[in-house]
Amino acid sequence: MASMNLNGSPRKSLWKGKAKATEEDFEDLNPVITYRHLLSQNLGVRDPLRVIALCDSDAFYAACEMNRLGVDTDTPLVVLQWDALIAVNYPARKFGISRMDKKKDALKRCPHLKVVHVATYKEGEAEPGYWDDIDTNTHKVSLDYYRRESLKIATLFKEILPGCEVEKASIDEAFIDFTKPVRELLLQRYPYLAQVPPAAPEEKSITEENANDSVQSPQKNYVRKEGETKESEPPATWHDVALSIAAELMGAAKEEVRLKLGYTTSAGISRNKFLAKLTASYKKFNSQSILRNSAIPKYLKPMQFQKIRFLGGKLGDAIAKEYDASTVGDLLTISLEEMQNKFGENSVWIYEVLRGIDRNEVKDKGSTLNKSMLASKNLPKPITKASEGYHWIRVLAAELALRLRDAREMSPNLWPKTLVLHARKGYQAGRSKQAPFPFTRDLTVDIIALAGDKLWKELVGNNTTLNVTSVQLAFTGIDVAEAGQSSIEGFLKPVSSKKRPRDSPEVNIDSHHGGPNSDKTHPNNDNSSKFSYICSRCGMDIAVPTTEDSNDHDDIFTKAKMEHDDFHFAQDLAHDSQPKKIVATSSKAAISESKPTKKRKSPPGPKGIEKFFRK
DNA sequence: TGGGTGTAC
DNA sequence: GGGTACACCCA
Repeated sequence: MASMNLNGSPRKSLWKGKAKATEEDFEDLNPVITYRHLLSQNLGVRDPLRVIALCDSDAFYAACEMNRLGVDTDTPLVVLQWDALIAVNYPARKFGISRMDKKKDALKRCPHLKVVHVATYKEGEAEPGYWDDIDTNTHKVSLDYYRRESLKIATLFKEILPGCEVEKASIDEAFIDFTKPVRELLLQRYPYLAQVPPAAPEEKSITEENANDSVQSPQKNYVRKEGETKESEPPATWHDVALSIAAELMGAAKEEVRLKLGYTTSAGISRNKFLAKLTASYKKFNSQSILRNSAIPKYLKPMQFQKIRFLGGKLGDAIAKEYDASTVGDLLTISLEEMQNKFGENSVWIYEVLRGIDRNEVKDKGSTLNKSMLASKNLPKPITKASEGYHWIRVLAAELALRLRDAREMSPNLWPKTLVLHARKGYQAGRSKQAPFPFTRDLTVDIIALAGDKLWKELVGNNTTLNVTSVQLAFTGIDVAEAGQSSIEGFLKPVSSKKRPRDSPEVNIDSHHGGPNSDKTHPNNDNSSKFSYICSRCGMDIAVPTTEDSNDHDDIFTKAKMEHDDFHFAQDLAHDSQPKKIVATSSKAAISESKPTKKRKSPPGPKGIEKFFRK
């Protein structure tokens, strides 16, 4: 198709003035691989041998419940949230059950269907659990179990696949960049590739004849399903060999996950993220598909472009409408300039994606875990009394306390920098209020709920007819507080006691009584020799008995000091109506001067989609 | 920083 | 459709 121009260079108009890169940018689908490419380590997103996978857990929530309950793999099972199915496993799908069904209809189709309701927090219980009397008026769902299982899978991938970047993309998906280990294996298996022919310049290309001669069995199809073959395919390229090696590694990792953790997965392997994702959906359930470069144009052209990641929403709709188009092929005649008139900054990304190009990186977000933590509840019947609002804030606060505590087992110094409360009244769009959240080691429900209550007052005030239909409480800006970040190094010293009081009453969502200071035990009730300090705010003598181990003693002392400080913090929250002032007068004030973070990161998707719509 | 939007699973 | 998570935008 002349109009496709997949290997042409529209980039001349795109990047005018950037003559240098001209040669490389649009040779993507059929790159000439040179010794320089093969032997250099850091070609990044321009690497012609780049290989990316997307691995997706099959019917993840359902699989989690099957594992938890230890049922047979062929048991039809669905996961319920209130009255709706949120996951349907593959055995159940055989009965024609879909996510859109209601519990009733599902049972009609399959009377012996196993129906599991997601875990919920229940009034009076400290932890989420599986109960018989599910009531949306009093319970709140908990997805914690799934989050934990999800983390196990991602962790296992990282273990099994050294040298790969692993990006957890959602609760049930991860992108994996195989480029580095694949290159190593390639050189290992075809050692002659590592030797640049003496007479040859680095830029000499490795011919495809070489590839054909040396590769045992590269892919036989454009998109290969297991066991499927097709005749008359184009010759294998070195990129095909790379895909094939990645497929081996991915297959081994998938099997490991299945055996060790009991989850089947479906993977897609291709040259970039969006294609890997698309390819993974080609065939589901314990399968793996590969998309070769040579197959991309034919694969993409008939594709509904709204299936492409980030084109599934309003932007995709707007494009469909603007050009009266539905497939990728329909859009290939639109010039970049034309698109830019309508869609501005997004256009380059869109234009490239339509041609099989996506330069977004697979980045390991593993170190920073989640940057936010949200607990939310839609109210089945709108609440009308402030007291009900406080009740739900307390429930949400309890969940956040629990979850942050869990997260701190991995990184003890995790610090949520702000607390945000959202509330929606009736039909209106939700409103939110937020406030800085000081560093507190002793993160109790009381402290969070108190801060939440303040936000609630700002948000809904003492409106008598409040009619609130949804409440959300969130920590945002979660990060590790580094020692150099503040003058509170003392707070960041490792706390000696590692035990996690999960069943402590403080996380019980019903513990309404007991103010912020009611559970504070001041550790100066011993009369042996003491380390002590006088609190500058209240003059209290904080002291702990010395122990044999001076290090240990130091820790205990530090902890006692922190707890005392937390006490003041809670008091401030309770009595002061000016949050700014609290922070300023609190002994933790120093920590709010966060160091300037100048992280300029490239967005995973089209940049500034929203901007376009705002306009 | 505070408040809001869009997208996706 | 509910419960999350995240990046980005504007003031």
